[in-house]
Amino acid sequence: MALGELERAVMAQLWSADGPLTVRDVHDHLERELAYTTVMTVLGRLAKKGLVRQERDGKAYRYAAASSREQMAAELMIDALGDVGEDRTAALVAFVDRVGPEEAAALRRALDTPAAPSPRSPES
Amino acid sequence: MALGELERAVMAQLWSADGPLTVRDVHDHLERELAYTTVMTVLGRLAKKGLVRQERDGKAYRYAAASSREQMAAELMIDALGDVGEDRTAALVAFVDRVGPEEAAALRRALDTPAAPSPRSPES
DNA sequence: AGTACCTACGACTCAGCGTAGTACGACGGG
DNA sequence: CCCGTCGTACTACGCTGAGTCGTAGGTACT
Repeated sequence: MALGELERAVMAQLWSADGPLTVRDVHDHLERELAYTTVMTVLGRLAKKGLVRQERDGKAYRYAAASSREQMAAELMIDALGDVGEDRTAALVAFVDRVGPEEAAALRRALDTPAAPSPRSPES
Repeated sequence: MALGELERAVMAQLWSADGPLTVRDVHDHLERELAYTTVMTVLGRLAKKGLVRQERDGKAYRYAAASSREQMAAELMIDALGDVGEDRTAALVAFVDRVGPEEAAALRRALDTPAAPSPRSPES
């Protein structure tokens, strides 16, 4: 599920916002000067892809990112890892090999954290 | 750098092969029945993207993946991680949270490996 | 009524991928 | 010496997705 440039920009807006945004909010906060309807179309497409949720607010809609930036990044990483069928180990080795010391430390901490109470695991 | 379906299939062929393959090799080993020139076009495009190297072998070319499947997967993971500007930590936490126990163990091992002598760091 | 704002929907352009045809050079068997 | 075989180079066409809007038609406030 690859995003385009504008789609990423819009997602960035939604992520950096406090709450759900209207089309106008996003439109006004964007750097580029775009037609109002352009932003609407993009938000609609993102909604169709399930990346943003839209909730009514009077006559208008408000849009919010379906998951956090970090969750989405993690998802992408999982996908990339899944691409290599066998031997994920080698891929992970290559990964930590390229990651900086900061990230390595963060990884260690994350691994040591005993099953972080993920808000996304109501199964079980 | 997103790959299409056929491009992925061709890369899979190259990765699972022992050495460099000719267009005919790839064409014959592919499941789908495609025109010879189709495979050639795809290999050409992959070469243009730098994903495969082509080396002369008499009148014909032989194609080999530029980097291993694992390296490429690691690259994609790095990219995904880079997408989240700040707070990579949270992304990494979410990542290890979604990764299976096998992969977690592999990650631990990889982190404990004392700076694997990467063949890709002739700088310095 | 008129204005302002919103959504729904269609349309157009451009790039990338899947797919292949055609043109053309090298080579080996009659 | 000519022809079919094999390989490359180049071109092309349809499809899909993303970027970009325009227009039509509601609703609400003045």
